[in-house]
Amino acid sequence: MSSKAWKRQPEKRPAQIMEAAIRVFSEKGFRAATMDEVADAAGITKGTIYLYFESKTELFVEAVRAQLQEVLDLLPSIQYEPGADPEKLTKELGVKFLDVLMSEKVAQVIPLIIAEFKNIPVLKQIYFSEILSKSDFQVANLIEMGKALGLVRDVEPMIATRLLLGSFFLFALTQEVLGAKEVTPMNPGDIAATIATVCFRGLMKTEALP
Amino acid sequence: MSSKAWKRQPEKRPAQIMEAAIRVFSEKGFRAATMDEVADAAGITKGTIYLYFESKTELFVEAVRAQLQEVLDLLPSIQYEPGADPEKLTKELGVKFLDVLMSEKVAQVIPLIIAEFKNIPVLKQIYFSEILSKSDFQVANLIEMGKALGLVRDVEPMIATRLLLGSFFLFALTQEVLGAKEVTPMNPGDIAATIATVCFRGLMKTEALP
Amino acid sequence: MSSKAWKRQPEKRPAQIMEAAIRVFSEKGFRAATMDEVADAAGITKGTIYLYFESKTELFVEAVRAQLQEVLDLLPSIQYEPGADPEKLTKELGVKFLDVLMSEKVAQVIPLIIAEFKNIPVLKQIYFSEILSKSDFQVANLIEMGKALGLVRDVEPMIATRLLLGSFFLFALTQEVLGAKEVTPMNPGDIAATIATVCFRGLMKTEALP
Amino acid sequence: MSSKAWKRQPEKRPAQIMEAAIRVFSEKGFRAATMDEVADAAGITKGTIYLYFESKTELFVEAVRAQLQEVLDLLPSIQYEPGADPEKLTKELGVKFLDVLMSEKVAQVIPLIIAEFKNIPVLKQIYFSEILSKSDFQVANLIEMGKALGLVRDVEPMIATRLLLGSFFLFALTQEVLGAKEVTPMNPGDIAATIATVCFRGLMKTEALP
DNA sequence: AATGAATGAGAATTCATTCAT
DNA sequence: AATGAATGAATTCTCATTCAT
Repeated sequence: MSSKAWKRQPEKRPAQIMEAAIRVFSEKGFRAATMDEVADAAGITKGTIYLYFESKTELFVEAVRAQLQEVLDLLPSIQYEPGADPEKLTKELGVKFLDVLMSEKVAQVIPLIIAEFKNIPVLKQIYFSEILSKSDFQVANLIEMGKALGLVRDVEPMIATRLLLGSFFLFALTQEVLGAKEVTPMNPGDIAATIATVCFRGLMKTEALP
Repeated sequence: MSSKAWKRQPEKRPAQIMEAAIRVFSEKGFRAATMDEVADAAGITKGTIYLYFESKTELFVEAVRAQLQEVLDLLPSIQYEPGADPEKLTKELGVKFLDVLMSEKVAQVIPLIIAEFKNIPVLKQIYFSEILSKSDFQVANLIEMGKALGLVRDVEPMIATRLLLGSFFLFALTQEVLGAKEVTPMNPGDIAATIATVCFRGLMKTEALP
Repeated sequence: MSSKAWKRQPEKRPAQIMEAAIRVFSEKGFRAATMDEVADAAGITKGTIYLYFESKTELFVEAVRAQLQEVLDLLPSIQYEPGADPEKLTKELGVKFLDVLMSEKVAQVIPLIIAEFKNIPVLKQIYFSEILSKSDFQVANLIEMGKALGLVRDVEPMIATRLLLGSFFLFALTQEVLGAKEVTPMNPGDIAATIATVCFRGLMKTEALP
Repeated sequence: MSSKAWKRQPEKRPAQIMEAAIRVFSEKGFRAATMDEVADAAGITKGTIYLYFESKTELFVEAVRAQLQEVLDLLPSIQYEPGADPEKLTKELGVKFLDVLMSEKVAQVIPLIIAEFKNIPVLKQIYFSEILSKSDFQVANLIEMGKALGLVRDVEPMIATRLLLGSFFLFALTQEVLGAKEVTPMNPGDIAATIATVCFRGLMKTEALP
């Protein structure tokens, strides 16, 4: 993939095309969108796209990968400074998470990935390597530790992790992608607070909390 | 060859076609799947499909609607018998929920809906009327009541509801649709237990529990 | 053709079907019309048509032939009773001709014949045998005679005939088929009178008339 | 094979395609002709046609319109130079008219127009605006004037006009389109002469002529 | 005789991809 | 590097015809 990096350097064309691609693909869906539409959106012509991307599918994968990377880069790193109030920390972290996850960039890319998951195998790799492993395992470790210290209830760490992290994703999907926000509008701050309260209190042993 | 081997089956045809359609659509995606493939899968010819469905899109919508209905019909109704242990009840209910949600039928239909959500407006209606309104509002009421009785923490009922119900959906999506079960296999019983524990303890006030 | 006469006797189905066919074909055109539409118009089902007609084309030809025959049967025979005023006779005959030619039956069948003339060779035979030879040659003879008697100007008989007879057809085509009557409405009586005047005076030597 | 033998010819393509279209449509009929056949006839591929025409129907209409325009441009303008012998003038004009009307271009386009008259509404507009109004009304005016001057018999001007102009069309239709020329061959010069004689003498008052 | 379910060969149209300019 | 004309394979939908009932 990065073997073509030089090819794409000459200008900022690739980025320009990938942005347009995400916009168009997300609007129409990968299959329904045409290369002409992408070219139009990028302000160039169809042929030019093929100077930078081998095929529609490659363009799709690269565009998704780039967009995803942008999002992941924005996510706050999970760190605990000793001495801080863990519940307060959790809430603050939650808000930051949600801010990123409930953005348009995420709403654009999620359905694209889900839709083409079976047809474009690379997406699976991306999901596994970029999303699953970069977050789930870290958090699972934390919970494991908490359990060992007697602070956390007896739960399956991976499951609790998925529940915790996935909750943010869940609201991004329902509210933004599926448009539930039109029927049941929700304040991101409230969402974060609720997730934090429920998951935090749900995970921590009662005695361990003030 | 088998050109004259057909039988008249006007009664069964629509169901037969819709089943094949879901299978093929879910395998290839709505756009990528061809009517020929659907016909093959149904053991009939292309033309026959058009005797029962006006267009590929109509077939898609009807097939999705039917499949969704089947799933919804399987979901256990949420009832509490007075006197029962609420935590135990929650767990049992959770297992039943997960059994249905982590089934192939759901894994098939979810990506289809998400993928075509923007292109086929009816899907939005289906989501709103069949899914959102049939579950979320009921549970939100319960939580509201619990809050009024001082049993439930101070959370936003709609958000807590989404978190509670959506959690099941979340695992269905990640494990079954996105295939995370290959990397992080999870036992449905454990998932249900974890959700129940975390959400139950996370929602209920500590003093209210034994 | 009449070899199938027995087949069609059992009922009046063939006539019923042919009438419907002309209606539908004339409305939509031969190619654009479907057998389903014809069947609907006839109040029966598609399959039944094939009990009486081998194919769509055969139905078309037979229906056209029948309709044409009906029209031709209505045309007045051209006869002169000795002693009658020839100009008056011409006008009377002209009106009768026009009444038939400017009817719906003719307006229906003309475009059908013209449209499919090249694709369905039998139509050429029908035109030659049913239309050309049954009228043109008779009238041409008359004119030839008139010329020999010194009553008629020096014109080519076949051409004059075509001009005379064709004039009626011309108005049928332009007014009824092409819809010119909406822009330039014309009274059939006036048309007949004009044709009669012009052609009569144009053909007859001046000295021969009062 | 010749897959890579194409040349860019954006300027000539539309005309090239329309010519091929008229040829194929006229040979097979609009509905029966396929876009593949048109493409073949034009020496290009199907897809290319759609770069220049939105649909088969649009191609048809434009091709007919162009062909019709070509024909109309060839028709001599009707002018009388004072002092000229009107009967001689009429005949000369008639020959020129017939030369154009009895050409292949006309024979090709007439059945197409008539056949699709009901299905393609634009054809009606073309007929009314390009044919009816561009000729009939002018000539009708002349006749009206002649009547006022006492030179022309008492006829309905619009009808006489249609008769006069339509006669040429009539022969074009019967001889060329319907192929009557195979049975009753006619010399265009004779046709023109006959029409001229009959219509001229038939319209003009006897006393007004030498 | 009549039905209408089923067939399957097409046809119009679209669009990713190529390549001469 | 960029263009956009040209390609042609693929796809949806149609409909004349057949034939089990």
